[in-house]
Amino acid sequence: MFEILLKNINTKVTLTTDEEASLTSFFHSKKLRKRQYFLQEGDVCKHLAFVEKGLLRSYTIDEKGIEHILQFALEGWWISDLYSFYAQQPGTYTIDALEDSEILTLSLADFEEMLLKVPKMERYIRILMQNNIIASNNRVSCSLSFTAEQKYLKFTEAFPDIFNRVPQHMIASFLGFTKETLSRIRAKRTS
Amino acid sequence: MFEILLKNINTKVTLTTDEEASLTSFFHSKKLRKRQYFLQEGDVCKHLAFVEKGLLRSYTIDEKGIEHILQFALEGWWISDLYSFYAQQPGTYTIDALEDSEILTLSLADFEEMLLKVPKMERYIRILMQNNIIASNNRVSCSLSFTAEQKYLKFTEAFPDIFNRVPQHMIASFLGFTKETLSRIRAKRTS
DNA sequence: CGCGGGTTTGATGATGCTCAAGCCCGGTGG
DNA sequence: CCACCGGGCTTGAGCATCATCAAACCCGCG
Repeated sequence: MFEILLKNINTKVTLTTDEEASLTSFFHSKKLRKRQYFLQEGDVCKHLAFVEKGLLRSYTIDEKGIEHILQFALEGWWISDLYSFYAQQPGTYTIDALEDSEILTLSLADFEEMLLKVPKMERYIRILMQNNIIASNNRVSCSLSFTAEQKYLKFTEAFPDIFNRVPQHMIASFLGFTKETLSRIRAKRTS
Repeated sequence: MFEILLKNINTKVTLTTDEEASLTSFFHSKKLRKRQYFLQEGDVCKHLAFVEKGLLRSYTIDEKGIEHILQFALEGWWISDLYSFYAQQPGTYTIDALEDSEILTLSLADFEEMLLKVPKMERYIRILMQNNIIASNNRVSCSLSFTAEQKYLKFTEAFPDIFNRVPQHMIASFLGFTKETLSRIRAKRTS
């Protein structure tokens, strides 16, 4: 139930078995069916989610009703609406499952208590955030300087595991163009 | 010399005067002239920079020689190439001063020692990173769903202080379009 | 006065979007 | 076993947005 989580944490800090036991006591396991919401736009994000199994995504919906995917999260990734979570205010993102999934959830109160009980987790969280920021910067940078085709190529190289489990139109949505454009890019490349 | 830094830190955690003294001992002050580089593409980012006075920017240069601005940093902001800094590997960003500036620099070794000596800084850094991630997500989300005009409007509202100190063509670069497009947006709105 | 950085304007063109139709394929139910 | 349905992908025609390139303008400063 906690294999992936503990493996993930132990790549960044080293926990004793006591600490592991203490830590896991804060999490709650939850199963999600494909298409099930974890968080809906306008709700307060009560929990962080760590994906033990399956695949989730976060996205916004614009005034035309079009979805814009902010993040995919597969095994070993965290996902949530961070603003909504820390502020405990209604958020703007929707999160749902793209496959039947199993997640570990952590409330804000438990999150803070966990940091007090297992201070090493401060460091783990910081490293996680560092990497997140670096990846975000990289994404912004690519969105500023790449063409649609370059973005697509980079994505397939950087995230083959996501690429193989997600419908094309969602990859287009993540990269910031339409499914038709993506289809034409693919057609051009295989000819 | 450390007013802005300490004020900034104390909005997030509460330091004793001893801790303040310990903390500031790790920083080095440095003056930068307008147009002076703090970091050049391909160099290893040896220091984080905290802006006490002035205004810096980070950007990449694409194969056509066009600059794409990732970040502006004015008084009270941090700036660096995080990947390059933590990995101590050559980076892809260039950082320079847009005005005569005064910054406080912190090396990786000092950064880590500071976290050991003043553990409260772990929390400060974590809060900083949280906010950074939230802002990054917001920026990605806008870049996916907004038109050029919407991006411009949102920027002027969110960052009037930057807007008033930076040439228009750099705002265009930050937002992901050309100075000509920005000029036309402005012309349309004032008519 | 002339120079340089910044901004504007116009003509033209490329990139990617919209809308609509059709196809492919796996799943479901008769 | 076949018919149908729905999700996903493709294709085409026309269009909107924004980029490009070139020229001119503006203005503060040496």
